[in-house]
Amino acid sequence: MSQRCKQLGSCPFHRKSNGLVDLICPFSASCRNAEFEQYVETRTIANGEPLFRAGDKFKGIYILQAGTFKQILESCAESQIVDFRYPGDVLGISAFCRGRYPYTAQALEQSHVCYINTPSLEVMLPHREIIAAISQRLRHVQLASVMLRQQNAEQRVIHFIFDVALSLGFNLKHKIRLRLPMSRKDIANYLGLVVETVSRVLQRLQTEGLITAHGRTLELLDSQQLMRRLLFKPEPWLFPLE
Amino acid sequence: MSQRCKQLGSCPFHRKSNGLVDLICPFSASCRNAEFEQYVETRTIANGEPLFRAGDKFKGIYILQAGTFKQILESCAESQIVDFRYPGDVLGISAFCRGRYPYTAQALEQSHVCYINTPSLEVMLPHREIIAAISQRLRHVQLASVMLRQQNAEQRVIHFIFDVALSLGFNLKHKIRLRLPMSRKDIANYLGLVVETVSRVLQRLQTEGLITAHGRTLELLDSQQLMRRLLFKPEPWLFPLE
DNA sequence: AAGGTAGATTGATTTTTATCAAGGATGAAT
DNA sequence: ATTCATCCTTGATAAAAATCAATCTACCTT
Repeated sequence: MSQRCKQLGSCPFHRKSNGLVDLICPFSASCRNAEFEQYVETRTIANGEPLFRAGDKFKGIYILQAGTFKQILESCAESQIVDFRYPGDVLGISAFCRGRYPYTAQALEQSHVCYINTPSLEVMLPHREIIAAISQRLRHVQLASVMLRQQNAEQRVIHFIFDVALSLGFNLKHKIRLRLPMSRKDIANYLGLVVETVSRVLQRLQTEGLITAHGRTLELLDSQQLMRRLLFKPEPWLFPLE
Repeated sequence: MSQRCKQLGSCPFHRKSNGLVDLICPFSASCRNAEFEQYVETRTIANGEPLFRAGDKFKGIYILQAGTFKQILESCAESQIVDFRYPGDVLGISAFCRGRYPYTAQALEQSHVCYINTPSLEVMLPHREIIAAISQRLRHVQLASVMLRQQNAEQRVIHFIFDVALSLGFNLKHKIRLRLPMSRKDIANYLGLVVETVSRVLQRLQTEGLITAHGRTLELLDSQQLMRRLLFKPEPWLFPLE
């Protein structure tokens, strides 16, 4: 497998090192396993459009090449955001066991995905990269789950900010300036809070000089200080910080 | 693969239908895939003892044959319960991608597990049953995550009761009487509440005639009514009720 | 059976977060 | 540039859950 992407350091798939992408990296043909070349098919999804809908028959998985998605649980009085997905993430894998996508995946901006249909997936299935990718995802979701239910409003928001930054490939050791792809309403829904609370927390963190927040533009001024407010001591094998 | 377990209806592994167990069902030799016979090695874990500890090197996975475990995130000021695992569940799989168990798994009663070491696991890896099992687990964790962070105290407790009952193999269509394997403190920790709140919610549900609760003994008198208090309409492909 | 201990319940009070209400900023379309 | 609609912020009040404090209970040991 070619090293071009890794050398460039610009490929979100290799940054996430979820193994799977060494098989089917949609970023650069030169780093794909030749065996799987034929399975790479890219698609563009417009802002607000669904990639798949809750209840749809399983038609394969997607690797997010560029853009952001939110996954929504529809079978609620008011729909609930399950998670956000970023470049390098695999979407749709949790539909594998029951034949239907459990959530709707909706683009938060114009996005590009790499589609792998079921026959192609069958071919890739025996490769350990697939299991490694799901295993990694499971771990990430479990950790987020603990953090989101056992921390207070401020901690949830801080954890969320770190999660976005890391998912977008930033290194927490440096000062970070990023644009949030989602609205405050979406953030609040995801965190199990209301918009007002999210707004107030961000305001307070700003007053304390830990961040700046102008609309969707966010700057992390003191990641160390922010980190200390969280519930947990991040072990490197648990929560990699870069 | 033999149908004995399925016919008996008594095998928790087939009840959970996570595929994986058709390969290595530790319950009955007659339903194991002969190819994997050699990999079944059972262990007994005493009440309160760890199966593995957070940070331990990955040494394989375990299938829980009988008993209950809690998984604990240790790298916190106060340790946080990530989840509870019941007969038929697979433990340790989320260590696969990084070579270390992220949580400590501690027995809540004397328990029996089936150990599958790494060489054995390697042999089984290409089988789709493994992926199906992880995929199923991922879905379960994601759903629980949404429920636990976006519901209020009462809804969390009700969701928890259903989760325990279903995980222990009860059918919600019937009246259920069960013994909770964990303390109120553990329940509260898992749900992100305090013991007093859990106690009060259970008391209120009892007053309203929906359950009875004497210590760890629990009866569900009206599952329909309880279900209606939850945030979501359970779609069969999302949250199977039996 | 008695005593001790951790677990569980109940009540009073404080803290946190949601709700309600009103402005202010932002961005897309004209 | 203006308008409209949505998003975001801010303040006042209400509701939910945590905290503090005091029993009560069940189970384990002796």
